[in-house]
Amino acid sequence: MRQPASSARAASSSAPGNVGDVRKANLARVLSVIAAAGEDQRFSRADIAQLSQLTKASVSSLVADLLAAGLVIEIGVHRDGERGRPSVGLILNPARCVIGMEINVDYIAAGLVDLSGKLLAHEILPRANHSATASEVLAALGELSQRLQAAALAQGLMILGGALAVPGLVDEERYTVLQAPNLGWERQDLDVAALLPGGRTRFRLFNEANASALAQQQLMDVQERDFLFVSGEVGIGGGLIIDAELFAGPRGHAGELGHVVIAPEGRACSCGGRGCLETIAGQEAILAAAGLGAVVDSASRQQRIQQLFQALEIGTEPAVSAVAEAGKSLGIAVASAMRLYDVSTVVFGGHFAALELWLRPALEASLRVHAPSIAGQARLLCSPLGQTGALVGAARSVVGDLLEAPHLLVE
Amino acid sequence: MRQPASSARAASSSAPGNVGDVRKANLARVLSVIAAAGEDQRFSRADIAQLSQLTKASVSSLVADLLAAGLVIEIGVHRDGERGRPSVGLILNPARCVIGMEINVDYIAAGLVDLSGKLLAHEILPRANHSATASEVLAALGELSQRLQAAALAQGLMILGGALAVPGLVDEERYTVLQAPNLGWERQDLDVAALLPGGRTRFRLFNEANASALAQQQLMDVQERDFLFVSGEVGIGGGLIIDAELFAGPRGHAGELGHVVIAPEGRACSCGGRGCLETIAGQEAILAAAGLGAVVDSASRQQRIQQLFQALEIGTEPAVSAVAEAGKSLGIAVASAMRLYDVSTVVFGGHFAALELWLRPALEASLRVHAPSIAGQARLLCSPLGQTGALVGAARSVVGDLLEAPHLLVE
DNA sequence: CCCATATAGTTCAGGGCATAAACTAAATGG
DNA sequence: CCATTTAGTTTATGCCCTGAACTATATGGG
Repeated sequence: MRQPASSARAASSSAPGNVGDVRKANLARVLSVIAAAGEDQRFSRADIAQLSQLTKASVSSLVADLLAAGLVIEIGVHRDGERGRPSVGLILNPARCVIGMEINVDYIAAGLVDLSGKLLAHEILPRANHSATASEVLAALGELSQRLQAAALAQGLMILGGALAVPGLVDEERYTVLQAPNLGWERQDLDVAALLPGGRTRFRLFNEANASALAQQQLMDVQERDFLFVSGEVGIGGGLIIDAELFAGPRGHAGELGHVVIAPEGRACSCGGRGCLETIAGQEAILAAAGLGAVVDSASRQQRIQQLFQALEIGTEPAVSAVAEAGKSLGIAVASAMRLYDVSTVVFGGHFAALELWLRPALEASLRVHAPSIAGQARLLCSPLGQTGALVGAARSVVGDLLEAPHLLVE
Repeated sequence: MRQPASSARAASSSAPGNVGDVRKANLARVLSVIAAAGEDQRFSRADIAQLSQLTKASVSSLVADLLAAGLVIEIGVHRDGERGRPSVGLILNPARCVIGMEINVDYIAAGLVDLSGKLLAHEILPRANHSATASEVLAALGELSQRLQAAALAQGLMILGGALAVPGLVDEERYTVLQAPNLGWERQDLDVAALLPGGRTRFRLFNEANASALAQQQLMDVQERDFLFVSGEVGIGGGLIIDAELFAGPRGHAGELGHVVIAPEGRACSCGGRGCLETIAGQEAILAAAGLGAVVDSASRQQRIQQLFQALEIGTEPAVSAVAEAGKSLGIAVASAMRLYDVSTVVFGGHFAALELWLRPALEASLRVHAPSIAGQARLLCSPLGQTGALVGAARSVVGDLLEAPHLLVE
């Protein structure tokens, strides 16, 4: 036989092919309808049949599998004074959850997120991670995770997976943090087993801004399927949601707004470049421009941030113009990003949200100058996400994976 | 019954659901294997079975449908001295094609592209489109299309669809050109029927840079699944290919590099902004900076471009530094775009490709200054695409649609 | 010339899955 | 207490892939 050229990629694609794959897809479809139910809304098999375009018979059979897998539970009999046999409500099993974790510069955190995306419990542990080694930090996180796992067990919760968000670039496939300058990490492989309970649980590794973007998505209108989340932390990160999905780019590093060039003749950046957004609107840059000196360690940074806010409240220079300058630059970067991504909603998180009062006027003015045609329809929001945002977003993504591939749990 | 909340989006998604959808997917899978065959390579049913992971029985049945639909033909008996029953080669039917069209500032063009993506015939008609009304231009294009349709008929070619590329923003869904400043078009609905033969043929409308990016993709290595195509025409457009697919963004306008802000305090741009890349590296900007005055009409532009090249050949100022300045700015924009998209390959087309000799040094230097960490691994290429690029890319995309949904033609 | 061998492609029984229609279950209301 | 209404299950049917048996058509050696 002639060599059938290795170029044919078709075989590797995971298109249906098998009749059994129809069932996989339909399990996911039924589950997605159940998951789409609102807070105090319960769909019955009959509802699901209508919403999913499947027949009642199929839905019954599919639901039976989901019940057996423990992904879904029947919840009482729903009676509301109407005629006919009462329907049986179906909801995502509230006793299944995913453990979300975050390592940031000043703290580590972990929490339990159920299949509806709700944070059931969490713990935030302040920690000067920059002045510790990676293995020390990971050991502390492992301990924190163990504690939460024990709490989950006590509540009768089963943990189906885990996720970790870190402030840096990651290789999700290999569970490797490629670089996290703000943590002082170079390249760090993760021992997933040390962070999670045994078993065949799913684990994912995220960039902090991407995870936050996913968390932000849950807070937005369902209509809002496209937005850019800009996270002002020690560095400036970004997470892009396109068509209601995270757009991470070929290697997972898309959305990084911090090194967009704002001032071609500007200051040198830690990335080796020149005039990056981070050199003007990064936390260190703002503090420096506000006359609050260089940051030595995380404790002193917290203090200086306090001082910055005090100065802003009073209206003292150069703090006010430092932030205004940051807003102006942020506006330029956002203008370019909105053009390149074709996105009209941008959500600001982290210190940008905290600085909104002083940042927004300059930001909006800058956007009007540099992109008047999109400034009018631009929606600029500030995120209410706190320190649990990233871990919730990361966990929620794993929940999404589980809900999209229920057949893996139905066996 | 309780109102089953309209929020459930699941029903609208086109997941399998039906056993019949397995067949649709498998028809596409088989066809994709056949399409993946190289120039003088022919897969047999047995080869396809192996490559597609389907059984010989299934492949035979699927191939029978594709043959009946006329998408595929059997081509002789392949004999090469080996034992066993000879295999029957299967190839995409060379007598099926799509008509690709382009409207640009200085010309209109149309061509026939077969299912393998090959340009079978084409015609380019120089025309000063800027100084004509949209309906005049469209009438001329309709005429050109008719001529090619007649030629196709004469050769026994059947036309399965069409595509049009224009230098401007489009609303693909509505077949509307939203704005094409370089054509002088404001908002223009297209009469698709006037451009295409009757029947239920598929039609798509593209931005020129996006279409060119699709054409460029065919020229690249199969491995190269992610790149940004930057098209230097009268304006500066961009087309982004991510994971071997066009990434057009929520409204189809992603990738537009022309209005990335390069010089915050720079010149006013036609978009209403300030300091956009186009104000420095656009065709008019380069000509002006080279001392070749403002462009009045397209004829004089062609002349001035000639003059520019003459000046560059000799090395005359200010032409050389005008182009170098453009290269520098282009480098800044590309650095930001590479960061935001997480792409490491950029292909330059249009006048950027023609100016490579004078543009590249400044571009590379600029990239090294502003993004040294990615400059090393960056691949900067120049595109050999000519005036047929956009029409071929647009047509090829329609071919791709047809090959991905063969069941529509199998009836 | 004939038959073993090898490969391509087809036929056919079997099983998984969704569908439609008939059927059972469990409520309301007069 | 029974007609009515809605929920959910059972059953016969057909589609589609699979695997194995089978047919078709070549090569090559005796």
